[in-house]
Amino acid sequence: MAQDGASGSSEHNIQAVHTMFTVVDGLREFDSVGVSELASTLELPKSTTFVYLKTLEEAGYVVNDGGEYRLGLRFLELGGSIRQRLRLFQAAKQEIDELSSQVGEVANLGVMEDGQRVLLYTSQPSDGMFDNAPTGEFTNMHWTALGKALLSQLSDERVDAVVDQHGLPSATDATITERDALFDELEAIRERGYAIEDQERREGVKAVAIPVRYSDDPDPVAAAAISGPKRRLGDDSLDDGILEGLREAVNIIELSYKHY
Amino acid sequence: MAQDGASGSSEHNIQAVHTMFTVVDGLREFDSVGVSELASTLELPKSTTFVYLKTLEEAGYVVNDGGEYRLGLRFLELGGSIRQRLRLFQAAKQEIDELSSQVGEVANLGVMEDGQRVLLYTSQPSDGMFDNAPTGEFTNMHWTALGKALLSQLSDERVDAVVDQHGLPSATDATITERDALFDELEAIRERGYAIEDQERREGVKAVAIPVRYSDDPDPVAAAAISGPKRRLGDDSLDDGILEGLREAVNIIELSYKHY
DNA sequence: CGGCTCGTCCATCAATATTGGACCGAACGT
DNA sequence: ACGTTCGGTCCAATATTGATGGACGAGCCG
Repeated sequence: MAQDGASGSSEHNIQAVHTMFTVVDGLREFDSVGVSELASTLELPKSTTFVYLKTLEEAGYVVNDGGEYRLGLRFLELGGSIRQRLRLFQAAKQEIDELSSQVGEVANLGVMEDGQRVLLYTSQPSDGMFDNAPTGEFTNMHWTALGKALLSQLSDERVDAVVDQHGLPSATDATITERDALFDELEAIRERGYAIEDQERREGVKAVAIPVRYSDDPDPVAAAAISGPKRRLGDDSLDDGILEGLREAVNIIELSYKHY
Repeated sequence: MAQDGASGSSEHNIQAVHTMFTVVDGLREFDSVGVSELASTLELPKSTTFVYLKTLEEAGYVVNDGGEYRLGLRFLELGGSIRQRLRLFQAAKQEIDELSSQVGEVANLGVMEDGQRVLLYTSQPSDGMFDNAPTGEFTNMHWTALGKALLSQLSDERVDAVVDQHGLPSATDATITERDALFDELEAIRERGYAIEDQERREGVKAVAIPVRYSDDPDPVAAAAISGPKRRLGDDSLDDGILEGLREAVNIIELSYKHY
């Protein structure tokens, strides 16, 4: 019955797995590290670190280049294959690409997971890049257009749960940091039909997003967005086809999802 | 002294980590599974499976949707951030995109890891898609243009090691399955300056690839490729700019890598 | 309403993760 | 050239903890 969230989670846990992720997270900070340095930054015994590194190496997820260790591309494969299985991705990828080249700005497809916005796919116009967020990026919902478009599809209780879980930290002066203001904003988005992010996450960056309704259940939520420098995304540019292009793309995505 | 490969690897291993990967690999086969079904396909006790699932869930890498479990997007994030840190990727991404839209075919960037070809980035022209290999895909070197371009940069001993490790299985009638034939082919590639894959992996699919030399060491090897249906990649089309475009793109990548 | 299945939980016990310290080769400073 | 240090690798001993059979309760089907 999807009794959500805050239950006990009574330590049914395998320590070694958590330790492994500690090591992996440690490796993420480096291009490549030696055992000793990694061990000291993680505050783990050298022997322990070493054993995990070797285990990960044998599993194929860590590569040893002459004494130094680094995360291997097997994780890229894993992530890629997970995404590949998502019907939403299959239905949307092409459309996002076209949208991006059509409007000449970055186009993104996002979903919610664990109360955060995840960048499922991002497409940059072939001319100038500008944002360059990595695939799979997790970030808070309330300061991105994608995230707000996602939230606008949720019940008030679910929004509350998200806010409880992650809070409303601020990134810029424009970030929404009050729960009430967020609810007002979401209401406005529902009426307006699209979400706007105006320098709420980063100075000079604007974005617009529209929910993608691809399922009858309210469970999986998705949204598509266009983002770019504020100066190129003024109110007039929005009317000049950007919003229209986005709307159209979302329509196509929803359709191709249905009979994919 | 990088005493390569076949050493003992004396079981410095954490079982639980391997078990975890078993569970993860099991999850990859499903969109979403229940504990019992997963346990039985993995031939693991239900309780054991359950504990791992819960652990993975707490770590954020597995998501529980109403009793069923599935791999989360956190792996996508991990893979994405690993790729993002690679200077080669930063230098090449944009160029691969442009190449793809310029020639109207799929453009790929590949590297070698663990004796296999890994798809670091793939870009499809915004019109028709055709191949759709997932990011991060691993496959054998000898039956792809990228792989052969990669191999052509290696010493004979290294090539031997790769063949020893993975063999030369065949995918189609055209696959190179003899070591001698492979060495001849690599020599031809070195002279010609580019590699050709002519239905050696899949019927009807052709590709051309050029090595990307971005480092003075011979350690990291990379290559870029164009691939598409055989009928669109005939000898004449190759001369008609495809090869030239590829060469140019590789040049630019090599340059932008240097002073990135 | 009764029987089955499934997810979750728990207590037991042997297996194994953990860790300090030894070892060894390379790098480095003098 | 030599001694010293540092980093990677290995090993043995112990307590921790991973593994697992079985119990429990809720939902579903007949």
